[in-house]
Amino acid sequence: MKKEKQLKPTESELEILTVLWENGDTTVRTVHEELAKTKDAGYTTTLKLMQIMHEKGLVTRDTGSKTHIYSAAINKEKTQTQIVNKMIKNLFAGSPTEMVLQALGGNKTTTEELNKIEDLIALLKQQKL
Amino acid sequence: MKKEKQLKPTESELEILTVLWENGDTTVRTVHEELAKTKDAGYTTTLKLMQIMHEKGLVTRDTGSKTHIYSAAINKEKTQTQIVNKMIKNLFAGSPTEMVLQALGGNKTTTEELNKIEDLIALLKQQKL
DNA sequence: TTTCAAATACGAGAATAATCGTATCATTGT
DNA sequence: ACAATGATACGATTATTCTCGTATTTGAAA
Repeated sequence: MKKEKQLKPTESELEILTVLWENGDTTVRTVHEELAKTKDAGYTTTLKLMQIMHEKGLVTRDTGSKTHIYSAAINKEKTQTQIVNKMIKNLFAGSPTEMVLQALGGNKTTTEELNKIEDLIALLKQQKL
Repeated sequence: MKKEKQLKPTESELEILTVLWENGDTTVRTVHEELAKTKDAGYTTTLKLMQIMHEKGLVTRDTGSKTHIYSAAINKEKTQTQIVNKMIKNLFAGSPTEMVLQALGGNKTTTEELNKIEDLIALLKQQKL
């Protein structure tokens, strides 16, 4: 059995990972411009962060050509689960339901999305029988 | 109109606030012992954190007697919403649904709780008509 | 009032994150 | 070959969070 210690990305690292997960493997420049939409920091700051992430093993990169291509090295779903669970524990006293209610109540969600959630709930109920 | 800048508690501060929200106003000692169940840090560390939180305005305290009584000074729901929204933005690319699916999928939830969520969804749908 | 245990105050260091300036290197076009 | 452009490397600084040791204060019991 391999013991893979789960790395815990910081806030900023999470933003970068999310860009990589959503947009696919790409350059520092692209990531930076994506982040720049909602945040403001210099290009070299993003670069440095991504270099540190590389050292930590959070991303891999292809240095074949001058402009390096970065890829997320940790699993999206695993990471999401880990962080969500921690938040449920820390902030919602262990109740997933509380968090879900909070998330749905505080956001505008389309009917379509609500349907998706209902489907999941139905499935979960099914499994309980 | 008053401009109340929303304070952003750190990880540790959140744990303390959660204890105060759940257990009600109480002493440093109690908070510390609560935290000690899942975490390990010295008593003075907890004390110092709570003092800092007091400076920041995250908690208030009654210093009437020797042993001070602390109270959360920020609203539980507001804080939860703020943090959840940020996480949705940072980690789920803005999709609340994705987070909900993750939270429900990765946790064992009772039928009763699932019903509560369904009720909320029904209500939200209702409001859209 | 003296003593003692438990609480607070506070300084200061360790650890971690984030920021950016500057140097260097690669590629392309002249 | 050389300059210009844009990319990476990297040191160093600042900011923030977390931690804890020690001094002081408080209140109650002897």
